[in-house]
Amino acid sequence: MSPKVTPGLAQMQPPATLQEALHVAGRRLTPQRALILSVLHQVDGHLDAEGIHSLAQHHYPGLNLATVYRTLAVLKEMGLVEQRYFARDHKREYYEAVGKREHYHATCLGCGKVIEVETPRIRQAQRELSENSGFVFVHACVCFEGYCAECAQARSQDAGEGEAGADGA
Amino acid sequence: MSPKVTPGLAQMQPPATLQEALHVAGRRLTPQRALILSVLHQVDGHLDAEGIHSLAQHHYPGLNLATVYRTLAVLKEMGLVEQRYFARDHKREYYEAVGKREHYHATCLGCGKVIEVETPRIRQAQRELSENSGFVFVHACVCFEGYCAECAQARSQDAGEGEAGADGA
DNA sequence: ATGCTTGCAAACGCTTTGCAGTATG
DNA sequence: CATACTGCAAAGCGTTTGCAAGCAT
Repeated sequence: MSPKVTPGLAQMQPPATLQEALHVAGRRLTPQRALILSVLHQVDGHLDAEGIHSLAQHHYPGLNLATVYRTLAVLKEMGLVEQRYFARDHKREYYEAVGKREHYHATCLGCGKVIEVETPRIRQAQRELSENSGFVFVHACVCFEGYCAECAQARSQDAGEGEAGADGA
Repeated sequence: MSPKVTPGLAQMQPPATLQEALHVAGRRLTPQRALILSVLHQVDGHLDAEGIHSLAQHHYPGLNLATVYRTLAVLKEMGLVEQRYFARDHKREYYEAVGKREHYHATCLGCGKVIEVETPRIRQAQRELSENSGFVFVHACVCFEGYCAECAQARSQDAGEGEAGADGA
């Protein structure tokens, strides 16, 4: 690793915990790993590998996309990061640091915004299904699609005005 | 189209409805399209493009995978077919003819089996969330992962015997 | 000093697309 | 007969991997 790391990177994340967690897993703490995790913690939003990569590059220009992917795999395996999918198009993987309350995501088909939603119904569904089928649930991938309040309103107005087919499917 | 079509293909699907539906959409009925839809109806299971392709090739050896993809896109757009994802690994798209009752899927991490589950909780969640957020839900992608009754039992037995780490996590 | 990590670039797997010939309505 | 559709092959896209050099411990 030759490119200079911006000062301040060192204190960005590692509360010594990461160091330790990695060590237990037989892995090493590197500036890249610390940085990537810190980016995920700072931007509490939802980033894909490329988003993480470009944000992280502000601090660490030499960072390679492959390293981002590999680091995400490690952090995921260690349970520090979760991988999610948004919207119907699941081509792209998104990542999110763990620690927040259980939540799911809803993507607005109008503005693309992703909002987080909380509901106990998914768990409830799993509990109920488990009871009468014996299936043991480990994970649920849930992503909602629709229109946020604003876009929904805008659309209903458009529909009223144009009347010719402003609506798209 | 030169390869011979197996006799019987003609009657396989087109209840004249497909023909009509396609026509309305400004499209044409081709043996490929009829076949692909019929495959999806016959195998009520869950197929990816390649699965559809190889099944369909029994009847139509010349069928090209690209045609399968294009046809699926058309049928999806016409609302005759739904595209789904299974398990956490969403690399691959699966397709399913519409018409069945609303259901979701649970993939067994042990044997790979995909079972269909019905639950009103997803709808309920959407209804509730919609009420207090104004979000208008259009679609929900839900896929469960876990262990089917059999695999779950097998795993718990293994865990009891080995005791050294038969569990994989 | 040991070997886990990184950067680079090539490979991968699934899906999409450009093009010229073909068949449908 | 116009043109939507197909087969073929190549491109696309996000993600993964082999390899040699480079760090962390």
